[in-house]
Amino acid sequence: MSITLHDVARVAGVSIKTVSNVIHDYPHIRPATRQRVEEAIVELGYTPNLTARNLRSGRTGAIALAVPDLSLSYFAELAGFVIQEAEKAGVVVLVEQTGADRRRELDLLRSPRLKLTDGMIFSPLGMGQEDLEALRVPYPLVILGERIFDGPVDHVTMRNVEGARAATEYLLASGRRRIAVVGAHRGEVIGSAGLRLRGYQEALLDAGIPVDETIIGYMRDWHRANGALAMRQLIDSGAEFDAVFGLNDTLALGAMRVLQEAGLRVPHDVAVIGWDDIDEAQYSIPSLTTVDPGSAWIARTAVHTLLDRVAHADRRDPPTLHLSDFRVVARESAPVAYPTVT
Amino acid sequence: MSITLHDVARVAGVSIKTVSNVIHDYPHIRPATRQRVEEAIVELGYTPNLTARNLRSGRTGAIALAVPDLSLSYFAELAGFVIQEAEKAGVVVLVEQTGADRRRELDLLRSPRLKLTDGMIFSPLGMGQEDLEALRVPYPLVILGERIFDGPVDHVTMRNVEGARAATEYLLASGRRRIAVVGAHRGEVIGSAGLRLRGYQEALLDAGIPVDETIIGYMRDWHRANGALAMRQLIDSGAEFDAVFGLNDTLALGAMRVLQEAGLRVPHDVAVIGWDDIDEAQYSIPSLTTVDPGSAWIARTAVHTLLDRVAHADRRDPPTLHLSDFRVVARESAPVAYPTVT
DNA sequence: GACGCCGATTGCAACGTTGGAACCGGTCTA
DNA sequence: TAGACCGGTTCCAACGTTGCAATCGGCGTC
Repeated sequence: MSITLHDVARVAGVSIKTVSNVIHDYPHIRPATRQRVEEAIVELGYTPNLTARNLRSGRTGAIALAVPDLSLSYFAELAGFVIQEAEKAGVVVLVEQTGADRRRELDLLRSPRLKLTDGMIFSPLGMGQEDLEALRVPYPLVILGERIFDGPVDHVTMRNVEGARAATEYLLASGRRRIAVVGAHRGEVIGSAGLRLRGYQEALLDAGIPVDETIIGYMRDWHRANGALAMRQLIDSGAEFDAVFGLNDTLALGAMRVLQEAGLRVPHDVAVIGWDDIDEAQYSIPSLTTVDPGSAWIARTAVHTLLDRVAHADRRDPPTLHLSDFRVVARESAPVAYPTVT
Repeated sequence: MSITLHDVARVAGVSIKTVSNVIHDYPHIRPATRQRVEEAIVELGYTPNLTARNLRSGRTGAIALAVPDLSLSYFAELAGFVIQEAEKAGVVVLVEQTGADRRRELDLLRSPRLKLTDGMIFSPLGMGQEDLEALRVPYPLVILGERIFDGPVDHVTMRNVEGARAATEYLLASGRRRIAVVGAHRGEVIGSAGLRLRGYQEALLDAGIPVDETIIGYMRDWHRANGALAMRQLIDSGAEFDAVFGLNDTLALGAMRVLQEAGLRVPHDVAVIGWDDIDEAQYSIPSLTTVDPGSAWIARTAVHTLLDRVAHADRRDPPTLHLSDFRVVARESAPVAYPTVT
């Protein structure tokens, strides 16, 4: 049905191998022959069959990217970065959604569908440290995020503790003293929530401020609705606070909405800081102060780390850990300095 | 390196074809043989090499999805729907970003990278009616959106004119009379902007209200910053209006922010309606009244239409056009009825 | 003038799979 | 008892490509 090497060879009057050689810039070809072949290629509109090429070479030129859900802005933006970076490297990206479901994540790791790819960048959200062995897979794998540490594979992630500490210190420096949290996970030690909460606690303790459990809002899923819900619960509880640390932007934006509905002025009465620096954070009202955890760098590094593994599959280099730099992005919801009461 | 049919056959003591038959549930196999083969498969952890299978069958089990940019919420959500639907059909999705650039869109249509897929769902944003011939490609193609009509391929899109008319009528019914527009494209006749503007104009004319060019804000790219920019220009121009129709949610949200900054109350002074019903529209302050154009249905229909073409590549059925149903979703930014002045 | 070398090209096998034909022993039917 | 039929299995070719070895004529070298 479609044009193959044989067709080109027939038209050019050479063997298929010569055509293959021309395509691969094999040096010893007479200019006349090369030209005839090239003309035939153009004339027929030949493009190589990548499937066949892959079968021979064992490579597919595609990588998989598994994220919880593209409707979560953070992951959509991350996927965008990954695709962009992969394109530069001439590689194509196959996107899978796991729904943050542990079972589906585990299944995906063993899915035969991955045979179409050379390796995977995997951002687990349901699995945890207990599933570490499931990462021992027969293909190159790079994991993102903070659900699993010290696994048998390369890992690219952000400095959660340090970033959260910086976010908290930033609020403290601006004069806030009672900083509520939205989105904590009960009992979690590692994981985004656990680590960011730890950074928050460390900053408070360093400043000599006791950690007050009554202003820590727990919420499993980091959807905006949950940020709103947690905020409402905190307000209804009667607890007092002059700042809110949303463990991600989505939560923070949801929380901010409820604060405003409740008649609390942001940042006047309550300052709000988020985490992720998603696009939207620039445009909310007020715009959201947040921590930019270096997602673009993470995507870039993940792609390169993976492609490096693919290229050197023979080597058995030990797993590496890459940590991005973060940055507190000051915006209106928590300006650098603001009197608590005016 | 990895386990093949041969390995399984050797362990089970049968020919590779028998193993293949077991895998494909060929009925005439002795139970004892089947069991031996199945045990060998489990023992060795065999998974079929999809590349080889694809080479034989000519199918890859993957489809491509080309969107402008995943950082645009609408396309991220659309991609999420497509992936979800494809997964149900046992097909994997390869996502490409075109950056809404005409050149890159045209290149992508002829890219050999597509050889990895059985077909493509393509959402052009840079190409236009003049590029209709470029859609004549040698693989199944389904296009989305309103940049190109009556092309040589299947097309799934929304009812832009009718939806925009409904949005405008909704604002009129709630008592608004001077409805500004944000995001129009100068001189565009088809395309999302052109069609939605037409629906807007039709509704006004039907209501006996003249179309006032001074309250139509033109803006090429539908980013939030541009919604904000267009709104600021309208305000600065001194034009009067009591409602804003953002030609998509992102524009509307950007516009809403500027309105509030300028001290105009939404919906009290100015009602705002958007288009797309992205997730975020539910959570803005105030929540955004918008038109749900049926994106989930579009994704579902696009996937099925494409897979249908793939399955029946032999048939030469004429191109089809599928139009989704829309729905005005009433929220706070433009309640069903609201006095213009109180 | 035999030898080796070099440039240019070709032929063959293989990647892992599947479809179809072929085979083979047994049972049913005429 | 020959022939048809059937269930169960095997064999072979093919999908389109590339790596390796082989080929072949001409040329330079000793």
